[in-house]
Amino acid sequence: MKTSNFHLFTTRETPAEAEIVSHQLMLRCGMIRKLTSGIYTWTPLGLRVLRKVEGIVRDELDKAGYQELLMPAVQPSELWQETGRWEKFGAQLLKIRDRAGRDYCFGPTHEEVITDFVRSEIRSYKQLPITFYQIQTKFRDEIRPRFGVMRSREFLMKDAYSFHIDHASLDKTYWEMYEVYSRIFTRLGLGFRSVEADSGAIGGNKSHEFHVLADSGEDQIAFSDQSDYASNVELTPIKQEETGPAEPAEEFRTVDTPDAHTIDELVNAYGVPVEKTIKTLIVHAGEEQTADFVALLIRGDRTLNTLKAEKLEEVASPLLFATDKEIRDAIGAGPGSLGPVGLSIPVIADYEVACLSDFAAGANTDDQHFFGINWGRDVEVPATADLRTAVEGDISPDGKGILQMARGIEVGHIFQLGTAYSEAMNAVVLGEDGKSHVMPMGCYGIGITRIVAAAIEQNNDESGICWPEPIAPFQVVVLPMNAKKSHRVREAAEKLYAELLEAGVEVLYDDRDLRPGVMFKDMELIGIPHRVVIGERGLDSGALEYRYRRDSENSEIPLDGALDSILKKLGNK
RNA sequence: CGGGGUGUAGCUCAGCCUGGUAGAGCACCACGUUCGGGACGUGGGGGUCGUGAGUUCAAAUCUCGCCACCCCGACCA
Repeated sequence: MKTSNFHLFTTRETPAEAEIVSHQLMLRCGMIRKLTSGIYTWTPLGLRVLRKVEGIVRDELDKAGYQELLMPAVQPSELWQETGRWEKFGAQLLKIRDRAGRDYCFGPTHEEVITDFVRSEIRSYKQLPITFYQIQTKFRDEIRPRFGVMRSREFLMKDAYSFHIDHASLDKTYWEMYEVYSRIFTRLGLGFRSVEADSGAIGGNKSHEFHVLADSGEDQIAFSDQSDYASNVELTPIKQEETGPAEPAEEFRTVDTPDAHTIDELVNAYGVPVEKTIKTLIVHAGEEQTADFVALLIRGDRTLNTLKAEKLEEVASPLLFATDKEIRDAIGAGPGSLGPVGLSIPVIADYEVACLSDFAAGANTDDQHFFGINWGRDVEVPATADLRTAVEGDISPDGKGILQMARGIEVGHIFQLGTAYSEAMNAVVLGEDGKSHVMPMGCYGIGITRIVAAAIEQNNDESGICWPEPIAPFQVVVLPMNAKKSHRVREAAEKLYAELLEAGVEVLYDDRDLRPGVMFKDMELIGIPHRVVIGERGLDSGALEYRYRRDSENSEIPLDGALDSILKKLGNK
C-alpha cells in the first residue's frame, strides 16, 4: 500500500473527549471516528487492525473444530418473549418496530436465535456436542458509553454457543474453550489473566472472564501470590476466620459523640482505631422476611459487597438501602449513630466483624456511640455472612497465599449456561435412551472491538502505539528520504517496495512528499513494527537503515539482499 | 437515571464577567524558500457562535426552555 492511496489522517493534538491512552491514540491515528455517542466508524487504518484480530480469533476457533455461521442482527421480539428476556434484559435492549407494528430488537447477544436454530436443526444426540460461532455486530444501549471503543454501544463480538447431551459434555467443551481462549489471547500478543467470575445477567453456573491487564481497566481482579487463584474482586469470597474474638479488655461505655457521624470523624475525634469500628448499614429485607429491614455490619474500613449481600435470602435483591427517613422511623436515630447494641431489627455481621472485641459502634441514639463493645457480653452474638469486598492482603480463598490486586479489561467471558435457555425454548434432542433431553448449553464471548483498544492500552509509548506484530495494520513501512530530489532514493525505495509486496509482506510505502520528521512521527504514532529508511546517506555506503518500533537505535542492513534481511527480521520478532 | 461540566472553523482553544467588526495555533489550498525527527514566509478558503424563544436600537456575550456531548456512580464483550 502506498500512503498516497491510503487515507491517513493523523493529528498532533489530542481530542478533548478522549480520557484514556488507547482512545487518544486511536483518534490521533485516525483509526476511528465517532458518529454519535458510543457508535464509531472504523477507518481503513483501524479496520486493518480489527480484521487482524478477527482473523486470529476465527483461525483458532476453526482449528478447534467450531463452525462459523452468521445470525441476523435484528431479532423478533417473540423469541425474547419465550425466554422472558424481552422484559428482563432491560433498557440495554434496543427495541425497534417495523412498518407493520411488529417488535424487534437489535441483537445484544444471540442465545435466543442460536437456540431457535439448533432446536430445529439438531434432532439426535449423535449430532452432539456441537459448537457454532459468529463474528458479528452487536448493539447494547449502554447507560454510559465510555473510553471510545472500549465500551461502545455498537461493537464487534465473537459469540460462540455449544450444545450438549449432558453436563459432562458441556464441562468438557467449556474447558476446551478455556484453552482455545488462552491460545487466542497469547497469539494476539496480550498479557492476560483468566479469572473466576459472576455470571451476571446472562445467567448460568460456572463462568470465567479473560482480562487484559492494564491500569486503566474497569475491573478489579484479585489473585493469589502463591497459587493460580484469580477472581473478579466483586466475587472473591472471604473465608470465615477460625479464631473467635479476643477476650474483652475494656469496659462497655456510652460516649457523647455530637460531632461524629461518619467513621472518619469517629476515628479522628475519639482516637478509636478504624479496625475497631463497625458500620451499620440498613437495607431492605428480602420478600419472605418478617422484618422490613436488615442491618448489615461491616468493619469501618471495609466496603459492602452488594453482590454478596443480595444473594442472602434475608436481603432484598436488588439491594436497596433504606432512606434516612426509613431509618429514623424504624430505629429512632439517624444513619450516623447506628450500631448492633439494642437494635430491634435482624442483624447480619460480616465474618470479620464477628471476630472483633472492644469495638465501637453507634448507640442507636443520635449523637451517642458505645465504646468497648464485646459480643456475648454486651450484645447477642449475631448471624454472620461473607459481606465485604476482598482487599489486598486478604487470605486467598483457596488458602494458599495472600491476595494481590490488579486492574483488568474484560475481553472474553465463558459461561456454562446449563439449560436456562434450552428449557425455556424447549430445545431437546433424542438421547441414546430414546427419550427427549433438554440440551445443556455453553456460551463464549470475545469482544473483538475491545481487544483493539486493550492491545493499545498495553502497548504504547510516548511516540504512539507499539502494535504486537500479529495485529499491526502493516508489518513494514518503507520511508524514502527526499525522494523527490533523488532518483536513486526513489528507485531503491520503489524496488524494495515491489519486492516486499511480491514476498507477501504487508508493507506501507510512504510516497508522500513530506519532510522526514513528519513521516517518522506519523509511522511511530500508528505503530508499524518494522521501519526501513532509504536515503542518499545510506545508499552511498550500500546500506539501508532498519529500526524496530520498540527500539531506540537504528541498525544497518546491506542494500544487496535487503529483502532477505527484512524477511528474517519479520520472522524473528 | 442521579450528580457535575462543556457546546465558538476539521482539531485544540481564546472572546462571554463589562452586549456593538467573530479570533489564534494546528489542519486545508496556492506560490516561494526549505527538507534525515512534527520547517518558514506571503496570500487564501472555511464558522446561521448547539438549538428555540425572550430582553435590547443591537446578543457568541444577558434570561429561560430544549438538544447534544463529556466526566463521576449502578450495567457489561
